[in-house]
Parts: sequence; structure tokens; C-alpha cells
Amino acid sequence: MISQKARYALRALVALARADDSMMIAEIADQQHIPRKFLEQILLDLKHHGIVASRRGRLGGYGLLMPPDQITFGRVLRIVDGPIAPLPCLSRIAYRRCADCQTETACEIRRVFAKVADSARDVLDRTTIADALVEEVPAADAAKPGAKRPSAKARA
Amino acid sequence: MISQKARYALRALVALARADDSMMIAEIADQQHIPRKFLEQILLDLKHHGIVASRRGRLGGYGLLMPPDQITFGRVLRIVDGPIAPLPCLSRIAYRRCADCQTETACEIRRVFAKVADSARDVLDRTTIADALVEEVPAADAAKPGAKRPSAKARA
DNA sequence: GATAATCTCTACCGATTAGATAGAGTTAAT
DNA sequence: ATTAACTCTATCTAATCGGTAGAGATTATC
Repeated sequence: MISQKARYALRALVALARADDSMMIAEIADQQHIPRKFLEQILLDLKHHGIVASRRGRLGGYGLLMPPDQITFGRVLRIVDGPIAPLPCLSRIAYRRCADCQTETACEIRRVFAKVADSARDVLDRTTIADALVEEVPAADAAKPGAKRPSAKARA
Repeated sequence: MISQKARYALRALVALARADDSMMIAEIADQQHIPRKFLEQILLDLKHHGIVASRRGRLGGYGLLMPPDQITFGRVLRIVDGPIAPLPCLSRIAYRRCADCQTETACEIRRVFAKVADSARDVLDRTTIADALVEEVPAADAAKPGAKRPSAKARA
């Protein structure tokens, strides 16, 4: 399960991407129904990690620091929720050896979860905020979920 | 991240699968370096869910209730850690509507994580304890991780 | 230059969960 | 009867999650 915080972060970024100019925290919070003070922390964190930029004082606000198609879900999730890997010994950003699985490379469980991690990263590191901008597909026969990715859409 | 508890559960099941006959809790705990009393809870839970069977009293112990190739990682994880889906609104076993994402079917974030959930389930519901039994592959050129699945291997 | 509106930062808090530990009870072989 | 095993429920501690609070810094405007 991804955290509520991560969901808020993604929703805020989608909101910022939709709006062409910058938005105030309160504006985003209201529009997305996110607790204001909680959102402050999230955006501050995203700022520290170079995803968004801010302006203080009157007429202040937040804006994306890069085009939406360069902000991947994976990057946001790693900032907010930490490693994507389901085991510490599979994490790229926070590798930690399993204290017990002594055989290491032979660890059967590790091998299985490596597949899970790879496929999760495959989706999350290729999907961007821009992909989330496209409006709902006509839904006529949008049954197949993992089919095609409209990656170069970028502008709604 | 999957829980320590789930890792213990999988390791215990692998140990039980390797041993042809039943094993005592203490035996598994020692062999796998799992806290004994914690393992008791885990095995009891797995028993309540029909994965293992037990015998009490002297000469007691635990044994698998079905062949290893019929125990999927997904099933074990759902018992121990709960839903695999990264969002409640994507869970099959514990669906819960997101309070905020009002547009529901149009939720962009949901669409992305649906892909993640599908690919995770694809791996976890197809991999069994039996798959974890195969010893380390020769590693000559086992570089490609998501390539082929030895699904019909079944017996080591 | 005062004021008001905005972001910044750090601390805190209540509830829940993770990861165990404890111990009394039940069953069964000897 | 005894002993060695599983069974069940309660409890504990530390961390995490989701959120609040409030003092401080910055900037546009009057």
C-alpha cells in the first residue's frame, strides 16, 4: 500500500501540471481536499528534492520545476514513501543486507521479489505526471489495462 | 516493503517443503533464525487459513497441507500482510472506495497503480513455494530477470 | 514602513501497526 | 503422571502514519 501522503503528493503535482501558472498551497489544498498543513510539508519536501519551486510572500505559490513528462511516479514515491523495493536487500536507493538470509545470492525469496520489484519499477519509472493528465479514455472498450501508453501526449 | 512476518512465513513454508515430513516449531525457528514465539503465531495463522496442518503433544509438529506447487506467494502474503494492491480502491480482497477521488473510474493515479498491482499479482500468484525450492541457478548468464518463468518445474 | 498574505521550519500528538514476548491452557506419547 | 509439544490471548515497546500547531521569514502592496 502506498501512503496517503504519496497520494496527496501525486494529486498536488497533477493539479500543478494542469494549472499553467503557479498555485498557492491553500488553492491546491481546497481543490484536492488535502489538509492544508499536511500539504505544506509535502510540498516543502518536494521542493527540497528539486521537483517544485516556490515563491514566498504575497503572490507566492508553488510551481513545477520541470515539465510534467519528466516527473516520474517512481521519483515522487521514492521521495515521499521511500524505497519501492519490497525487500531492503533489493532496494537501489537504500540497500541493506538481510541479516538472516545468509546465502544472499541464493536466497529464493529474494529472487521472487526481485521480479516484483522490477515490474513495479518498470511501470513507475516510465509513467509520468503528464501521463496522468490525459482525460479519461472514451472507455468504449478500454478493457486492457497494460496495453498502450500515450507518453507523448504532454499537453491536455 | 513486505513485512518481516511475511518473510518468516515464506521461509518457514520453504523449510517445511524441503523437509519431507513434519517439523516442530522449535526446529524451524532454530534452522531459520526466527523468534520462536513469533513463529508460533505465524504458523497458527497459516493453519487457520488451511495452508499447514499440525499435530499436538509429544511428537507434534507442522506440515504442509498441500503440495508446495499449490501454495502461491500471493496467497501467503495476503494472509500475513493483507492486500497486495497499493491502493484500497484496487484491492480485490478488501476493496474500499477512496473517499476523495470522486471521479472514480477517471482517477488517473488509480489507473497507474492498477498496472503495478496487476504486474505484482501476475508474479506473486504464479510463483509457488515449489519455485523457491530450486537451488541457485548456475548463474552462467542468468542476467535477464523477467524473462522466463519455470512454472512447470514443480518438483526439485 | 506597516501590514497582510504567503511560504518555511520544527516540534508535537494520538492512533495504529510491527515485531515481538509472556504465560496459562490443551493435547498426546511415554 | 509427566513431559513435550501445539493453542490461544494478552501485553509490551518502538516506530510509523496522518495530521496539527505555531513561531519565523519573505514579499507585494498601501
